[in-house]
Amino acid sequence: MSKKQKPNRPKARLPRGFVDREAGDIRAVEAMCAKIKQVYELYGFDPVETPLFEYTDALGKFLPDSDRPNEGVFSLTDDDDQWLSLRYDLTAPLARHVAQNINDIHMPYRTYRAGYVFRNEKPGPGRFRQFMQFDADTVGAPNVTADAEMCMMMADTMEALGINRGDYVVRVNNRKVLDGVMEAIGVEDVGQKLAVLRAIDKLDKFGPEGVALLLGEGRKDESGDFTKGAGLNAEQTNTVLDYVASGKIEGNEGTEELALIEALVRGAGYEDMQIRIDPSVVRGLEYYTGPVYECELLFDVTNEKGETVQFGSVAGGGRYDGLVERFTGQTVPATGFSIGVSRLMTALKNFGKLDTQSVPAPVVVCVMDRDADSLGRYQRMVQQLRSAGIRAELYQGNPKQFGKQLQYADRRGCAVAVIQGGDERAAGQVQLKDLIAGREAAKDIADRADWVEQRPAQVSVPEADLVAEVEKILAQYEG
RNA sequence: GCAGGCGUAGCUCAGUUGGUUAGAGCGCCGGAUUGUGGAUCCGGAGGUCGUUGGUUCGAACCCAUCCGCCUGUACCA
Repeated sequence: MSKKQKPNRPKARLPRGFVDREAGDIRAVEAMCAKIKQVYELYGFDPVETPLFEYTDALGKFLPDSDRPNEGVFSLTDDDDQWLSLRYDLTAPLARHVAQNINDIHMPYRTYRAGYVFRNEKPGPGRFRQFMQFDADTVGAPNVTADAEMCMMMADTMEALGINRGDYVVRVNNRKVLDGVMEAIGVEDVGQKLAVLRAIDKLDKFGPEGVALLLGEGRKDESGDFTKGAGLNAEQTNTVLDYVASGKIEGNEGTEELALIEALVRGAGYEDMQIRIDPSVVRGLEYYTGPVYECELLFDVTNEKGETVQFGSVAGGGRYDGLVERFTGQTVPATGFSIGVSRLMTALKNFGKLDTQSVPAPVVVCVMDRDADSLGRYQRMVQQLRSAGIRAELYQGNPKQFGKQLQYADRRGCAVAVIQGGDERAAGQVQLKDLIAGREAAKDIADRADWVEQRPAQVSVPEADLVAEVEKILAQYEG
């Protein structure tokens, strides 16, 4: 067949912004989620799960129109022509769930859940169109005691994940305080308000000078592209910068709430290095109604390319008193936060706080003789090992070339290969090959004949002692 | 979205002013070796040179286009 006439096969490829996950990452995420869950359960939260799809209008903000039905979210029409969307966070579906079951749910409703969410937008390094969030919310709790509790739970979660005190900080602000700032500078236009809030949010990225530019005319980035500013005058800009520097704005409700949150967390024993008031925290712009909080990692991590990366915020949330009201018309105050699981996992992995190799590779029982009796014996050995709680498998590849079996075991990182040919069987023995020790011993062997002859790190043991002898070898490599 | 950079084998990259059949290292597969991983030696597979169109006698190379990746920025529920 000529090359030009190759059948037109589909290309094996992933949609942009999506990834496959492999064993190490999956186990690491599961371990992380187990720790997070433990904290939430301890705080008295219960799980709830909602589907990946919702009716688009239930998700709220992004209603598809005929021109751009998938702007921001992935949407499609059901066979009854109703718009469905993949959820883009876990909060809107929770609000829908609560509104739908409001007569059966006992408030305050304390709940957590983890799952994938989807965003139809430009992906970047560490930023995907499908990623995992882990949320906790208290619904039907009007007081800032609930917000303070969320902050404490965030801090506890970070420490449960092995992040040391001082390597993270929960920063708290209040949307009402920011509203007070708007009032003080006389900004009423919604668009301009948002521009000012976004500028404040950039404090840790660009510093006060950068924020000043964004509050005023605008700022030019490293590529020479220009970002238009909020258009404040010098006096307004200074008022905002003063606020950001001092955190003070003449007394309003928000300031009092923040003071109360601070008193609550200090009373519970949390230090300033764990939870702290920070005037530059902004979070979701048209969403939160009161306290807002986020958790930032403070350590530098080195990525695969050897570059230093600041991870910044890995969790965030706040009070959203209006979300359930969208459905029911009655105000149901709620507060909660979301952990970016995938992102946090990447940070922990690069920081060396994540063990991605916690599961040892299995013991491989090799196939020497291929008659039914022998295969049955090999399978029995595998079962004996499994019964003793040892991961074990029969070699399932083509057994004709014995060397391939050891190569397979070696490449998988197995510690032990079990070998029994006719000679061993006649003597009631099995050979146990310690592949890890063998690799060491092989360093001094240059000649293949010697290599084969010596059979490094291989012992013959009575077949009856198989499990005990394997355990002995494995014990050396534990931990 | 905007600005800039970059697309050659699975990976990292060479590839002359535009000139025959596009190369290397590593990796992969096979053999030396049907009862032993590694090392060594020998052999092999693998490319629409990101796409499509244009300029040219001739394009991996020049131009346009779209797609993808990277950096910055914007948006971020």
